[in-house]
Amino acid sequence: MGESLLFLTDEQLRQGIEGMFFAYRGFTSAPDQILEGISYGRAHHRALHFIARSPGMNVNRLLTILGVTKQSLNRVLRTLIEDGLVESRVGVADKRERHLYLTEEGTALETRLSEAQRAQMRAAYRRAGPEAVAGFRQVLEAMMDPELRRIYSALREGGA
Amino acid sequence: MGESLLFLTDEQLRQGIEGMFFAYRGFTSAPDQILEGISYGRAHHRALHFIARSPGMNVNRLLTILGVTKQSLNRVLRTLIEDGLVESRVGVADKRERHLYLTEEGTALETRLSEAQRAQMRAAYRRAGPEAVAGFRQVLEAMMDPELRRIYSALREGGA
DNA sequence: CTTGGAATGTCAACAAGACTGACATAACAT
DNA sequence: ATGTTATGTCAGTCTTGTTGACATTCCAAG
Repeated sequence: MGESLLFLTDEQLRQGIEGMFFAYRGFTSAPDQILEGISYGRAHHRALHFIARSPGMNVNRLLTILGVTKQSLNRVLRTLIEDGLVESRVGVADKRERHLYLTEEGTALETRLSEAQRAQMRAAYRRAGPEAVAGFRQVLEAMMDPELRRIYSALREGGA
Repeated sequence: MGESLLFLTDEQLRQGIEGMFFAYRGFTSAPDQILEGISYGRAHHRALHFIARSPGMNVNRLLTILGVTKQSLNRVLRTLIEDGLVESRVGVADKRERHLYLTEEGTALETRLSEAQRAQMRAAYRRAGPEAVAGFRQVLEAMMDPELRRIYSALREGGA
């Protein structure tokens, strides 16, 4: 326990901060390269990811997950729907709600992006080894603020 | 070894991806709150951080670290210099180069931002425990692409 | 000494992606 | 019938990134 106080020097924390900064660039680079060619950006990728993860999700839930305004999401979603990557179906129980699904084409792009990003993640995980990965995941979860941690856990359970 | 193949299911990788996404939001939220009041953004924070880390660094090196164009950095740097947070000194050996230093005021803001972010990091590290942190750092380093990893290591050595 | 190239700064224009505010519509709930 | 919720949309703004063009300064090689 004395150790857990000792080892948290400012220098160690600073390295963690810089580590997050540099690693996040590596984390996004593979899908970014794919997105460069087509006329979509990271925002589109994020929307596709979470729609793929929880098909039939309504707009409000996606807004909460992404943490952006509805105007911001709507711009992205509109282009994806217009381009036939996402389908928006009126809710059955509540007709005000729109439920979001990937079309075949949307699934194809999401798979491409996802595979590139997973390949990058897989390589990092392999290099670091299973024990490091377990620790990595623990710290990531500890870094989230409570609401996002709940969303994260819900995705894990519901998205299987 | 069989284990290190087995445990990397797509679902595990997906959780790692979502973990990075959600954790990065937690990672930036504390300094973002401070920045809200004043007229600076994350780009200013990043510049201040790395100038504080390696005082006297020239512009080109900072460009490489941040991975943006000189025009983009210059806009940020100009406001910081105008506002008296950063000082730009002409190089001694090579007078084309500008070496960057924080002023007293710049140091004050950087310290404020840095302390907020370190507090957040410290809390996460404490929750996860020392072993998890070691693994976390290993995975982060494995996620960087080689050039950034070199920069990251150079900072660790030079910035003590 | 002249010339080429490197390091830096600056102007202009633009794009993505976030924001706020205001307003419209449809549908649920009371 | 009325208020609230879920969604969409229009208009305008901000930050942060981009490209392209050009000027200045200065080192270094001929």
